[in-house]
Order: sequence, then C-alpha cells, then structure tokens
Amino acid sequence: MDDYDAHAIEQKWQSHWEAEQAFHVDNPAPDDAPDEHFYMLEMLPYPSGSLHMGHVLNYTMGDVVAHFKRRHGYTVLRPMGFDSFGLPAENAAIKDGGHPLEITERNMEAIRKQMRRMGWAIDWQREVSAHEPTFYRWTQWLFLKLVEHGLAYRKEAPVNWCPHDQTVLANEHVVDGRCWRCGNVVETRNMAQWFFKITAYADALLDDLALIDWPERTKRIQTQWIGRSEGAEILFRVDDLDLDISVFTTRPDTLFGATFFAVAPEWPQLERLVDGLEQAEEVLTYAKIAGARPTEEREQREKSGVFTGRYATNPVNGEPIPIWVADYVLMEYGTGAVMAVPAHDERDHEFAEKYALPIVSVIDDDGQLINSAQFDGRPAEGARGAIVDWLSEHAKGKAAINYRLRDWSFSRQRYWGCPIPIIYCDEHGAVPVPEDQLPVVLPDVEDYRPKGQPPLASNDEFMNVACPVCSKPARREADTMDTFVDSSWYFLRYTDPVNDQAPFDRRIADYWMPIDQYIGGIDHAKGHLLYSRFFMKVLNDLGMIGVREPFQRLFHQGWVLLDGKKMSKSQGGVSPNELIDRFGADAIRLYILFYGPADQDINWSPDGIAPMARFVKRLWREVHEAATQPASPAGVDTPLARKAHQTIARVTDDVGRRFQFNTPIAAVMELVNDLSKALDDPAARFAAETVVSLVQPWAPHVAEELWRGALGYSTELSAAPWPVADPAMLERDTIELVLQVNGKVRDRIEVPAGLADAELVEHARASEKVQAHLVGAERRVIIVPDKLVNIVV
RNA sequence: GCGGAUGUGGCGGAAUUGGUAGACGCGCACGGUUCAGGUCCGUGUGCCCGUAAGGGCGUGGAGGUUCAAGUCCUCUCAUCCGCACCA
Repeated sequence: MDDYDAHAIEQKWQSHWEAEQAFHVDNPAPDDAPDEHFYMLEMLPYPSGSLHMGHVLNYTMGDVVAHFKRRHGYTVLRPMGFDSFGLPAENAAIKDGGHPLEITERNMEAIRKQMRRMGWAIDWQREVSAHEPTFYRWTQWLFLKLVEHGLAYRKEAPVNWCPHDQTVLANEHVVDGRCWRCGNVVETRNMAQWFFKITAYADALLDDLALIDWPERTKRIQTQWIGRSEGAEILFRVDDLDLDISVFTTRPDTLFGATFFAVAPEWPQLERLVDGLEQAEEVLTYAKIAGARPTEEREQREKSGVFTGRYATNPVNGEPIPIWVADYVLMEYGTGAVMAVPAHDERDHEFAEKYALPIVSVIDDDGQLINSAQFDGRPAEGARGAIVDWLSEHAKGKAAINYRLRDWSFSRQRYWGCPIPIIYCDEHGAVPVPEDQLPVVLPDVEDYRPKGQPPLASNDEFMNVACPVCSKPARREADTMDTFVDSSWYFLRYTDPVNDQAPFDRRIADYWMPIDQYIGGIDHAKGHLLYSRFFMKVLNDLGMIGVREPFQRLFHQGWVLLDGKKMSKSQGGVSPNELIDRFGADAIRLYILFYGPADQDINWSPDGIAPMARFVKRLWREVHEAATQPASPAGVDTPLARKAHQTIARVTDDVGRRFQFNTPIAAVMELVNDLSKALDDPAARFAAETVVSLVQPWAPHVAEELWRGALGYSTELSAAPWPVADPAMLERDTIELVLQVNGKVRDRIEVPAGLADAELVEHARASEKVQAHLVGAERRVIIVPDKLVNIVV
C-alpha cells in the first residue's frame, strides 16, 4: 500500500475527467426516447478574484446531489457560468487601471482553475458568461421582445440615486435608505428610465408559488414583497373644482368614519387644488419642503401637514371633509391620497390628535358598525362588500386590489453591462435596434468614471447613429442593463449554449426545464428569484417555452461567516487555494459539508480540516487492509454486513429524501469504525466497497482511486450504480430493550427481535434493577414492541 | 409595531412518526506505539453526590398534556432574519 497522496490522486482524476469530458451531456435528438433527466443548478458566481468558502459549500453540495442523481441513473445537466457584468470589475478598473474586460476574464480563469481543483463535476462545454456578445446578443433580443409586448417601457420617474456609485438603484438595492453596495445615503432624482412591467404579473407570481417546492420562508418573503391587498377605490368629490379624487383603502367599512382627507406632498394635482386660494402659497411651500426630504428622514419625523383650504365630499353621507397635505402619505402607494379614519387607523389618529381634527368611531366593541346610517348593526368585516356594492351602484367607487410591488427599474448609468438596444430619434422617439443588427456591442471608452452622464455617452462613435426608421442622425441609449437581467434567463441558455439563431431552442429547453434543484442564497429571494420567475412567465406567454416556473425545488445554503460577517464578493473571504495545497480537495469537501446542516450558517474555522484529512487517510488505510481479504460471499450475514446495509439505507435516505449532507458522513465514519474493528470479518471487503461507493459524492478523487486501485475495479465509480440496501439485512436479530419504571430508564437488556408483548414483560420483570424499583402495586404496563417496556407502579 | 426562524455537553452538531438525549467529529485526560512531524492505536469524557456500587439532575426559562416531551400546548427570555407611515 502506498501512502495516501492527495495531490497526485486528485490531479490524476481531474485530468482524466477533463480528457474524457466525463460530465458532459448531449442534448437529446428530436427522435430520442424520453429519459430520466435532472437539471441541477447552483446560482452562478460573480467573477471576483477568487472563490471563497461560501462558494465551496454551495457548489460542493450541488456536486453531491449531481453525483447522487447520476449514480441513480439520471442524465444530469450540471453547467456553470459567470455573472460577469457588473460594478465591481468597473470599480476595480477605475481604482487600479486596466479594462473591466481584462479584469473579468483574468478572474474567470482563476476561478475556473479553482473549480477544477475542487473536483466539481461540471459540464464545461456549456459555459456561459453574461459579458460575451454571443450571450448578451440574446439578452438584448429578449429585451426587444418585451418592448414589443409592452412589458418593457420608458418613463420619467423618481429613482433611487446613489451619489457615490453615480447610478440608479432598484428598490431591492436600497437597504435602510442606503446603497447596498457602498452604504451611502440614497437620494431621489427624476430621470427617464427603462422598466420591466413585473407588476402585470403580480398575481401570477403570487398564485404560482403554490406550484413550487420552495422553503416557506422564501415564499413568505416574496408574498410580502408583492404585498397584495384587497380593498376598494373610492371617489371623493371636490365640488368647487369639478374634480374627483380617487383613494385606495382596505377598509371601506370605515368610510363613515372618514373625517378628513390627506394627499402626499408630491401629489400631481395639488397646484390645481389650491389655485386661487389664500392658503396656496403656504401649502405649496410646505409640499415642496416635505416632498424633498429623504425617505429615511420622512419616516422618522413626527407627522406633519397643512390644510389646503378645500373640502371633499364623503360619498356615502355627503359630509364635507377638509383636505390636507400630509407628509405621511406616500405618493408611491395607491393613488397618493388617503381617506383618513382617525378612529380606526393609528397613523390617522396620531395626525388628528395633533391638528385637533374630529374622531368619529364607526365600529363598536362587538365589531359592529355604528354611525353608519343604513349599515348600522352589521358586522364590520361583512359590511365591506355591502358598502363597495353601494359605491359601485352609485358610481362612486369599486372593488380594487393594490400591490406593494413596483415595476422593475433596470437602467444603469454605468459602463460594464449589457447595452440597451434602443436609438433615440427626434422624430420617431425611442426606436428598437432591428434584430439583424444585434448585438449592440459594448464599445471601449476612455474613462469609466461616471460623471452624472453614463460613460458610454462620451463615446461619439458609439452614440451617433442613424435612426433605423428615417436614417436621420440619432443617438443611442447610453445606459446599460441591471445585471439581474442577465441572470434572469442564463439558466435557459445553458440548455442550448451555442445557438446562434435564437436564445435557445424551445424543444431543448422544454426537455431540461424546469430546473429540478436550484441552490443559492436566500438574499436573492426578492431579487433574482423573483425576476427569473417573471421572465419565465413572460417567455411562456410569448410561446417560447412550455413551463411557467424556472426553479421547481429550491434550497438555500447557509452563510459561511468570517468573524460574524458573511463571506461574499463585497466582504472578501477565505480562498480555498491554500487549503487545497495543504489538505487536498476531498478533505475540504468533506469538512465543509460535515460542519453542520447545509442550511445553517457556519462560523468559519479551519481547525477541523486537519482531522478530516486524517479521516481520509484512515479511510485509505482501512480500505487497503480490507481489500486484501477474499471477496465477501453473496448474501453474507454478519453484524458488519448488516451495518453496511444500514449505512446504505441511511445515506440514501439522508441525501435523497432529507437533503442532509452532514449526517451521511457520520454514518460512513461509523461504518469505517466498525470495519477497522473487524478486518477479518467475511463481510470486510463488502463493507470496504460500500464505504468507498457511499463516500464518492463527497470525496470523488480518493473514492475513484480506491475503487480502481485497492478494490481492483476496471470501470468508473462515478458512473457506477448507487448501492441498494437489502431490506432483509436492515432488520436486527437482537435489540436492546429499554426497561422503565414510572417512565425512568432502569435497565437495558439484549433480547431477540420480534418477541411477543408477554415475553417482553416477562423479561422486564426478570430484571433485578427493575425489581428494585417495583414498590407498590403495578398499575399499568406500556409496551412498545422491540423498543421498551414501561411499568407504572 | 407586524410576521418568521433559532436556542441541546468545553465546541460543531445528532436524535426522521411523542419512546434509550448527546450519534459522528473536535477538544481534553490518561496509557501505549513511534520517536522527537499538526503520526498512529487504545481507554475515558453531560453535570452533581459517592472510593465504588449506585443515586439525583439535565435540551434558554416557567407552567401544562402524557405511562413517556428536545419533540405537543400556553406563557416568557435571548439572538437573528423579513416587512415597516403600504392606507
């Protein structure tokens, strides 16, 4: 037996797999019979300079699942690519010089190397990168499809502007009023922006959550983010101006309690409302100041407001109620105007108290309506429909649904992203670049530093172009796309990565999709995971694909924390390189998964790796020892043989059903422990083969080497069928019977399995230790067959 | 404020359907082998009392249901996460 040499073994098999393209799968030909296939995917990495241990956890887990499925006979698609557009490369170019392209491709090469060194079973022939024209050509093509169907549009809108990064941010990227990336306070600006109409799919995104096998927590985050609320839209008349103001409310039952009316400072018809009134100046000044305050400040300030001088009429009782401008009313939600019911809404109440506005209760302690004319005495809940019906009949309102979700703003005023294929013509407005002129290639620029204008705007050669309609001079769109557009469909491109006629062939995509198992961080719950679902539904509606949900099953790995902070592209982390050098990839793979449940956070410490490397060595030794034993006879029945079968059952169930990756390692360790104590057992060789076969998904290199070397197989373990436990060998012939008196364990005895109740009780009574506690009359005996006897006295 | 998750030895964790709490590993202690390498092997290791046999206690805390609770129920504490003036 040679000493275990991790590096020699790992390099040998990595070269072998690469030469053989061992993990490449072909797409089915049109007349192929359907087969069992499995699409395994982990979220693609952003190519920073190195992988960190969070990636190692993520991709090793996916690797175990991929091996496990492959060895169960599935055709497994397990591709990899790079989220290679984005700010960090551009910021690095600004800071240290160089081109974002060079930086990105250098990083990608470093990461590819690390991935190969980890031994991950990836189909590299399908690699896809967001920044390559062969990919972003189709990102642009898809964008144009959405434009064509009215699902991408341009409008002037208040946007979140980060003064440091000099870019617009999506709502998802503003955390507590600050930029998620640099932490600066975000400002509000009005700019012409491109939006995807994700709100058109709000209900579908909500309803189809029922169709997918996702963590409840993630579904909850999306549900909350979409924020559907049912209620009514009610028209309040301003008689003097011949104006109807519409409000959204979830509580039409409290309409009789509306004692004032409030509009947001940004409310567009405010000027018209106060025109000619003595309050006009005061109101408009207030609105200007209050509206200019950053959201964060607005939320923390005490509510304030000003009376406009106008009155609206409550449609149900004809009462005039004063209209106020108030800073607690949000322009972004509903209609930017609210009916205020201080008796039944905390915020309205606070405001009414401050400005001495009337408070009229319309619901009594029993939950019944009062002060509500013909609706008095009805339960408030049930009266909602009745009041909405009344409003509809009188054309003063209707049932309505409102969402918290906003359309997805995806214009970015930065360089390193997918160009938006639009040309602006004075005569024809925003004109799509014709399909046959795609891709609009991202050109070089002199200076990446954003100066209020996006970097592309300073490249005249790029910007000046003829209008596709009239051929007159026109200008290109200078913004680029949010990188979340790239990642909303990359998983489809993997299915058909070199197609130059279409983003993907529907037949092929339909074969592989949906992704059977997706793994990635929960931080993408309301970003990437929501956007991808939206794209999928759009593509389905456009007839480009047969499924409506991209990710059938979803799992979130925990964070690998370094000093309490998560390792990520922005925080840095521990690189696996040095660890591979010292301990080998197999030990690291085992270690990171053995640490604990994969969905829980890990406090990174390298302390356990050396012991895990020791286990691999031990495995190497014990298997070599056992391999000198004669082949185990078929059906050999010894305690070691039974242990081996039990281990097969445990590992199979843990991975296949429970999606647990730490406990199978413990089970294999137990089997190795038993094997080392019984190396001359007739089942020793069988146990050794079982160990090697079961550990293969976690430690594929050493397992393959042992399989082919010590155990003498000539075929590959990574393609060998997963072992199957013999059910007859899972039963034990003796069991440890627990004897309790009054629920306390007093003795444990070894008895044959399958004894009748009466015999079990007999055994229990025979125990001296039990007898010592049997004082007083026996009241009851509880028997759990093959487990325990509890005598109650 | 609303909603949710988690809490088990010195440490990471296991316990799948209410039925032996602490699997597996780390660490530690003692012994052996090798010898001076982050080697290998063995034994022990939840806490308390006791030389021992044995006994008591024990899954954040307090109650409860049950023959039996880490697991179910009520309350409570701590930590973390999502939403947050969303009408």
